[in-house]
Amino acid sequence: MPTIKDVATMTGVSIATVSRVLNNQGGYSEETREKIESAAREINYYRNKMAASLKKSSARIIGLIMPNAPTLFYGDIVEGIETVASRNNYSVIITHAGEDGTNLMDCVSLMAERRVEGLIIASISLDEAVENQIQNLAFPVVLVSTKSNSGIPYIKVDDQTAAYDATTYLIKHGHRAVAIAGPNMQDTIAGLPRVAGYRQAMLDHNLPVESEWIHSGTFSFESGIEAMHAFFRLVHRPDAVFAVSDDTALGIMNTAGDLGLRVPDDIAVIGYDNTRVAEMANPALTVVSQPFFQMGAKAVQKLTTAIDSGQVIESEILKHRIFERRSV
Amino acid sequence: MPTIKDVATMTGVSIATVSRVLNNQGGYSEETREKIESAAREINYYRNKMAASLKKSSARIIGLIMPNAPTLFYGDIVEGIETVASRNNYSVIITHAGEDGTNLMDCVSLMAERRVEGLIIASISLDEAVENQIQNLAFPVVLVSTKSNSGIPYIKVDDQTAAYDATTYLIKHGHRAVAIAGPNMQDTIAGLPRVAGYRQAMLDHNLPVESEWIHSGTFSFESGIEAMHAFFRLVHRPDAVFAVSDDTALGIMNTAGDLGLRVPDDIAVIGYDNTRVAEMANPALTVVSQPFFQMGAKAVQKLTTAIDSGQVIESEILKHRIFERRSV
DNA sequence: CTGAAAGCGCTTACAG
DNA sequence: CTGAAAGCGCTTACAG
Repeated sequence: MPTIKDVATMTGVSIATVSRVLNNQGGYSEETREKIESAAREINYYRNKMAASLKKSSARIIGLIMPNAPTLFYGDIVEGIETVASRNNYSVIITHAGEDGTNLMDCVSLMAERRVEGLIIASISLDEAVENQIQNLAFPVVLVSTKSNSGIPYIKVDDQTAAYDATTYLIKHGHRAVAIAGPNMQDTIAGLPRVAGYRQAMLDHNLPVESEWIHSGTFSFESGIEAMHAFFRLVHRPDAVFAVSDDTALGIMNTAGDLGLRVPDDIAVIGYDNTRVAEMANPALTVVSQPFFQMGAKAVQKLTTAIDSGQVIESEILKHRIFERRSV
Repeated sequence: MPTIKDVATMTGVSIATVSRVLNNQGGYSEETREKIESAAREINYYRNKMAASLKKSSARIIGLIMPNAPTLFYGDIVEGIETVASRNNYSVIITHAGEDGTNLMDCVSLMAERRVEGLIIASISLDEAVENQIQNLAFPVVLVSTKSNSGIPYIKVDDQTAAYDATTYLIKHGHRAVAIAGPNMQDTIAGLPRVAGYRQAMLDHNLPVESEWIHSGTFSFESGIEAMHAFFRLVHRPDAVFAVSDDTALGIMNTAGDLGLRVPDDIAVIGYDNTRVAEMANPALTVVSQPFFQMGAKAVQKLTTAIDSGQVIESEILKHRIFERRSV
């Protein structure tokens, strides 16, 4: 590939001058500028940002580590991140940490070796070793749609309150036998808090919770199917379900239909996430929404501010919101 | 950040030796190795890959340019790419080219400046200027889920044949009044060929096509809704619809339901893509599938082969496949 | 307005 | 087994 030296030789100036015009630094004649620019174009010269980065000790790269689990909101997070990043002249380098973040330490190391100036880890829960590794990094890190107790800043929705609001919404619409479907009880970030929010809402409205109404799972479509079958068999059948994800909600709705139940007349359903399937469901799914795009965007904003100022990043709870559609 | 020099000073050896042990090159005493590794660990040293890349003129980075339109298969393509890339010790740097690739030239330039060793452009149609730019690049480029007539290699499904097969599938299941919904007639890559495939299938089975049966759109959910309403008003109403995307198919199905039509009894629907909504639809959606993950994976394989061998990349048509579910 | 030179952090022949 | 030195392609004081 042509280098700055090639265009310098072609035009008979020094590489310093070439560098200056390529970077619009001013302090050269119009004539020189034109000569250099046309030479660069002629030989198809692209400047080497790696070399510049090395010299400037600033690569303007942000790292993004995603989980392998293919989720429907994957694209939204990435787009939020990339949009704000590129607006600030950062590139984003993306990697996957394996099924349950098994590969996370290696990913973080790779990012450090690539000299990212900031790092985003999305939807992966950290173990102590990684937390430790992260604490010792020389660049800012922010978690998105996950959290940690070790002081690493995060951006997420308040799962417990969101679950509380979702459950309350069902109660306010006249439902008393409200069930919850799909939470992974091993998951202390997205699983347990949503169950706690659900319980609290029931408690605050003096509604009893039957243990069969809490049907755990893996946030999946299949979890919804299983849960609905289980609910259907119950003597005291729930008349509303808070599904811990849109996928789970779809599983509930489809199975309810197969079982001859109408949504929302026989059983109301509220989902969680507000992925694109929510509006495409039939009936359209009422949900608690997580602002995925915004989470990504905000993460980059915080990162760039931290990079520029050297200040520490504050965690932030983003507002969830209920989108009313037709499933309740 | 600590540099190789720091660990050299700490251990009293030269940076050459440090470099050797860090790269497992052999040719040093066990004792030296241990000294160096523990020193590196102690000061939290990560080697600077940018510097190494500059020296070696090889960054081991693959560029990925995606469209801004948020699609449900976004994640699958990215995962396919990232999986194979990281397996080969490549990192991937991702960027978005704006709504209809408006920003594409800048993206390509950026990738060149970042010194990617290979570039993937997904689902964006190229204009002549970009095609030209790409021809002059010093690294291999491959298109995914899109194509170009200028000789740039691509990986995609044969849209026309896939559409032909989808339509034929409906015909074989006893339908004669088959409509098509959602194609963008300006789109010569995914729009027109699917209409052509549809027409050919009808022709080959001696079935007339009424002009109202071809309802164009934008591949969207809304396009499906509109199309179904239009079909419903027809005197000669279609009894089956080939929807040019899963989203469109969902729009058809939901609207059919709202209109009192049963799927598949009153109207059969086949989708296109096989995104995750297909299995979550009710009834589950029969589709022609595009292997998105595989497209991404294959793109990287071709790229790495080309990088290593210097050989030119051959285009490849990937096999589509019909997934039978319950909507036909 | 322009150039010579140092240096960013590495790798790698070459020499011993 | 180890080190001195050149060089990857830039940027940027410094000097004129």
